[in-house]
Amino acid sequence: MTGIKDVAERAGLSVATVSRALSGKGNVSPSSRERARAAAAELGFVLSYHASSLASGRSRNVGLVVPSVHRWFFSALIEGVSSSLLQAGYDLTLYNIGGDHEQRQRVFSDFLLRKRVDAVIAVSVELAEEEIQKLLAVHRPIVGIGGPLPGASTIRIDDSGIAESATRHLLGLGHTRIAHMTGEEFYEQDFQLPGSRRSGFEKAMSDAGLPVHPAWVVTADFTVEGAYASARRMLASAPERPTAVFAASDEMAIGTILAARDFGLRVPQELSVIGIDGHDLGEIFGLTTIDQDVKGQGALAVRKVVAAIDSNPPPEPDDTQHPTTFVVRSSTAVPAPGSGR
Amino acid sequence: MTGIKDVAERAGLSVATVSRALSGKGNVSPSSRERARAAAAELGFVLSYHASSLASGRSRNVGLVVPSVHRWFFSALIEGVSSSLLQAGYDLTLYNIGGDHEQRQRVFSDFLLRKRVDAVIAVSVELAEEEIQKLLAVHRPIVGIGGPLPGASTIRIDDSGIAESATRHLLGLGHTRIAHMTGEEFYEQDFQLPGSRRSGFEKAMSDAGLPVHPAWVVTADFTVEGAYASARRMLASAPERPTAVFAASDEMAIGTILAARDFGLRVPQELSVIGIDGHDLGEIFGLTTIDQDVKGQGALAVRKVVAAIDSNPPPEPDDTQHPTTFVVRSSTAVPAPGSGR
DNA sequence: TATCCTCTTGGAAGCGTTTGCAAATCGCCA
DNA sequence: TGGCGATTTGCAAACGCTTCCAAGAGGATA
Repeated sequence: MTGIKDVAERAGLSVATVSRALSGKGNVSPSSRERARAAAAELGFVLSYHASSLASGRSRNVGLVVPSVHRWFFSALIEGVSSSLLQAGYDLTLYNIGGDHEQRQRVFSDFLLRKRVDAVIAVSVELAEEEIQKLLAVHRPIVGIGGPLPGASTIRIDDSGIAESATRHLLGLGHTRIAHMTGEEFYEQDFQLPGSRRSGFEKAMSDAGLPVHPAWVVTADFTVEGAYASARRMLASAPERPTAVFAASDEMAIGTILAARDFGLRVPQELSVIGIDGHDLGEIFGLTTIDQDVKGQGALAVRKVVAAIDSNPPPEPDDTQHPTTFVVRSSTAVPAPGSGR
Repeated sequence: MTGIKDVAERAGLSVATVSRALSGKGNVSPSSRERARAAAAELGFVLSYHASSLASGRSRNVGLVVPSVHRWFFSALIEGVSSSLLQAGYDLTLYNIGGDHEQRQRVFSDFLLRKRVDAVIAVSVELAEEEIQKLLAVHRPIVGIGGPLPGASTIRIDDSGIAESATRHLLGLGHTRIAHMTGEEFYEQDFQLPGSRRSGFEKAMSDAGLPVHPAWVVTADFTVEGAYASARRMLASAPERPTAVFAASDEMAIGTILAARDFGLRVPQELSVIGIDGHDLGEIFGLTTIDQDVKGQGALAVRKVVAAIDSNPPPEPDDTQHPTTFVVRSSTAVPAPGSGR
């Protein structure tokens, strides 16, 4: 193993100077810098990660905690975060705590706290205030996406607001028989999200003086498959069918469209469907949706943690509301006369 | 920051004994072990990751290199690998080198070689023999999935064999007008995979004495959207339509089914579709496919690297062929008389 | 009881960097 | 040419563990 010593020797410099030259910190004359670089290159030398981290206290490594990598939202976010981090010269350590509660605990006690990461991005994961404080206490900035984190910075979208405008879009088209597919509440994740979207839906409905039909508020697990099953159940009872469905995610909207097709219901003529997300498949399903720019959220999260990492004192926690875009495609339309009757 | 010293002091033991007690290595009397544990717990002490790594040379960290997290195959694999690693007490560092060639280089020079990981799992990423040797030289086991890695252990499926049997399945149903949707060759990734599956297809066709119609061998980018566009083009020319499509991935099979529906072609009556993968959405599309047990492959990869990490001398590289399962659903059937004419 | 072996324990030397501090060097102005 | 401030450089002390080595303790055997 060639170490920095070998480089120093070869370059005719001291270890300290080589370290400064390679890291770019501190003053080094251009000629020394060049000699150090050259020697390192010739020897194929690369700094030892652990030694640097131990000595400097910085890992150039950010932990990303997600409850799933499989659902679209999370995989899109991982894409966004990973490419931004790579740009910034940081590694990404992925903690998929999808499983049980025990796994989640292990991640916290065994992994996150071992000073292995410089910062944490937590997505749709509910953290106890105590856990957050523990991290912040050792100067580990933490940014939350998709839910409030007491005491930490967060990025979120206006869930209730966009749910409201999605519903209003349907109302504006003349729908009155509107269903809502919401998410199931999971243990310690996805916390208020389904609730916020649902309350936006209810608000828009009540503002319009319309009742919320209990049988038309169905739940699914945020996946296409789950929504498909759920939608089939709801759409099976022909006489009492809604003319429009507002799904709390695009995956669920797609599942609903697929279920509708199975029943021979044309979208949008006999059933309008709107989702939230900006899923890549939205285009080919002609899905009207509200795009929440997931990759942008990921990139923003990275900017926040990176800024926080090299800021001293730690910045005040703040709460950023990420903008969304209404994308009107062909899955929503004026209800056909007599449809859903 | 409380260190191991504080724990030692509190437990009335030496630092050395505490280290042994907490790591479980070496002989420690039960009573000392208990005292060490208790003291650590009381102080909320967690070993410093970097210090341990530096001193011991082990990181308990495996690097996973993927070209995308977004495509189904990779996200399923990440799920499998991450949960297995968590079980085994390893961290997962994710390198998504999807982007450009330059990113890929950086991952190699700046990240992987910095001794940051104990082992590497490379998925559908072509590595130069030299790169592999560099890793192996510093005792960093490397396991490849989805393609041969000269000098390293690999896990793969019998691409050409399953392509052949997928095609034979269609032939067996009586199809003769069979199309194949294959993947585009990407720069430095997905290497022979599309080619192998294609050659399996060609072999089955020629064994059956059937010609391969050039217009019916189309390419897409392995995604639903790409396949959808590609399939639309192919299916647009009504008179010269195939009666069956063998897609090299389930995502592409689904894209094909969606395109077929757009043309009012019923699946399987007017178009049979078969894929490869075992995609979660296969069920609701009634997709006939060959399940390659992606999570199982991920778990196996983890077992291999973990075994290799604590084996000395390093094990001989080996090539494991992972089993696959033929799943017959409702997207394939006997061609309707006169269809595709 | 003396001897030998095994199990425990503690001391201390690393592991390979970064960085504070002080010495050396340099350029410039008077 | 002498003096001063700004740069550049090297020494050596961390960083917080792991592990080698030797010494101590405790039994078992003769």
